[in-house]
Amino acid sequence: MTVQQQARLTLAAIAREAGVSAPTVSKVINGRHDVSVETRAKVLAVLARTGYKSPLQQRRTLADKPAVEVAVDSLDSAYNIAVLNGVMECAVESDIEVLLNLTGIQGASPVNPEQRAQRIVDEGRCGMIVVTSAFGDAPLDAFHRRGIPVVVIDPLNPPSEEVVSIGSTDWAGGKDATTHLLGLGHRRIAYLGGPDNVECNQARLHGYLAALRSHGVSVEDNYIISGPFQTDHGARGLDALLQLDPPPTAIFAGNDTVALGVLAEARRRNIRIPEDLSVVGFDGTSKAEESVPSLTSVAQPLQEIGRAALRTVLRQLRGEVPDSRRVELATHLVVRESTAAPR
Amino acid sequence: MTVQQQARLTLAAIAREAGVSAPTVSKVINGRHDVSVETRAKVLAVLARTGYKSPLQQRRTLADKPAVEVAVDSLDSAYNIAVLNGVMECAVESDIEVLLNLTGIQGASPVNPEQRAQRIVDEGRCGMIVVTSAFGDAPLDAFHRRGIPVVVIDPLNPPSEEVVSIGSTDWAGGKDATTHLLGLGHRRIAYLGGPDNVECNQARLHGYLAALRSHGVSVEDNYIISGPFQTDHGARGLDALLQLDPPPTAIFAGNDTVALGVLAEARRRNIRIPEDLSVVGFDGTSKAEESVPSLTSVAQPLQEIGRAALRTVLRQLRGEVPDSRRVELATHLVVRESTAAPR
DNA sequence: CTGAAAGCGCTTACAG
DNA sequence: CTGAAAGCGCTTACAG
Repeated sequence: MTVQQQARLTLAAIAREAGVSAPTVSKVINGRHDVSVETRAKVLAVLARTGYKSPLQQRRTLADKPAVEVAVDSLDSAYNIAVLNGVMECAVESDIEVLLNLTGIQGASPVNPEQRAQRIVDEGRCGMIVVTSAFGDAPLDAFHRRGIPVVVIDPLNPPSEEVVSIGSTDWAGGKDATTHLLGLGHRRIAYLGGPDNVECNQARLHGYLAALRSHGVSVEDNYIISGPFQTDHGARGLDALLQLDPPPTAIFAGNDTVALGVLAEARRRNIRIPEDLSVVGFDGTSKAEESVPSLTSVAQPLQEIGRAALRTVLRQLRGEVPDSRRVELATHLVVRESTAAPR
Repeated sequence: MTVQQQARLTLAAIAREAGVSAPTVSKVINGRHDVSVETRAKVLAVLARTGYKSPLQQRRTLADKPAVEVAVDSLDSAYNIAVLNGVMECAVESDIEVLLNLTGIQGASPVNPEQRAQRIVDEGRCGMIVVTSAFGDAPLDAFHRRGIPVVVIDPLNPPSEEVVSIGSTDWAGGKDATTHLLGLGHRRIAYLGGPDNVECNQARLHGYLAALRSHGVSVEDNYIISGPFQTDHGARGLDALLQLDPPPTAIFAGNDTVALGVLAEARRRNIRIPEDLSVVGFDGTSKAEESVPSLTSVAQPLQEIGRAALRTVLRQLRGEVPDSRRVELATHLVVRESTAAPR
């Protein structure tokens, strides 16, 4: 007895199943008018039930993995790389293609968001992950209107209602970092933060303030310095803080990049870390691990954030409504060499 | 006289044009093996000239920007990131989409190269850049047979004749690094290299040997150690070299990663760099610049290599025959803190 | 390795 | 409206 091979689902098979001829099925599929209402209904029912796909469609679904676009401003950032890695991991598991869009490249034609969104629809892409602030609210709206899921990771500004954003527990992380320093015995702790108007920075600052207050440590206004999330800002910030009387014995930096700027400047000045000064960073990028001395840092689960972003896009595609417009994953403090008790 | 309607571009038309049968054209398009090299070339030429598209492709290209796939084994590599950056820059200028394929991800389904190549054709993608050794020769051949331009960057093994590869002047770079150390007065110089069988490593080693010979310095066999391009290998290599009598006063490492392993191990042993030991790396990644002490390294123009890779793909698409199957861009030595005269 | 012939799946033209 | 027949474009199986 021959094992009946699973017959391929052809138009002819549909015709047989529906009790009509192949040409009739063809007409239904192609939206022709010369088919009676009853016949059409019968055929459509069989098509739906069997999930028939034309050869073209068959090849397409074999060939056309769904694709998601990831917009990142630059690859010169351990933060971005870690997030991208997480997205890629999830993409591999879910069999999704990833299109990389480097928004920060010099000479990149200014993105017309309407066109871009339209193109993404036309090409059958299924979503967009933004790991940068390069897209403001208006562009994101262009996607939203077309029903393309968009997830923003750690947006610099609070995104519009429509967009799902993923980030970390910045407030708790700021509190943890500061509590760690307080626990070591520090009382003169500076916050060398990021840009004033950036959400995550504000949350970290307020976590810092909360920790100080709950330990009854008074907050010195001139111990709080804001600026760009850049190495230079760390170096200049250390310079400014050292001029104070008394100077801080510990610095909580708004992110690892700033903290590494502090370490570099301290080295130039022969300030020993952690003996003379404790430093804590934020992000927990690979740079924190690799620096000398290695950097105590509030680690964000960056890889997991990337994975969660793609998972959220896929969930939205399935029509699920996200529980929340904002997801925050837990940070955790990683203590390394750059912090110790004050002398 | 009837105006001859512009005949639709069918496979049969291509066959007529190329002077072969339709089945033969079909075979070429589908990457079958049973076509002679000459016939394949003839057909591919006609396909390229006429811009034939399969029915599937005809549907697709309406909305699609051309897209290139970039295969990288991992993002945890400053080398890969720099190359990817270069590719992205060129992609932005040329208005090309980039699909990122992380070949090294755990659980990635083992790539079936035939399927993958077919998919790329079906989706109207225009080429492939491989920044990793994840694809051996056989897979690359699957692309070649379909006339998809493939460019391999710094292949671990010499790629087949058909594939264009881009790399650096590894031999000259190895010679430069060694000459630099010789110029500082070192005579006991070790080569702590990469895997024996890897082309670029062999070239660097031979550049090292050439420099030593031309300075009349005899080569000590036990000063030459090979191993993986990893930090650990640098640490273990330093350990082994220090047991020698006499130990080297300088180490030329096969790449920056290995060199950083040497620096880390030296730090653990309180060996001062460069006072007690000079170290030179290879690649000139950002890690070389950021390490403490900063690392003298033979810089590859990684960004430019990435750009050149995409430019080469685009040129092949235009039907231009590359001048050479192998392009080497010039390295240059960047002297930093990790090298000095021996004591 | 090549291509005539057969085949596949869908579509079109048209007789009923 | 319907479907037998012819046709289209591509692919497969196989003889040479």
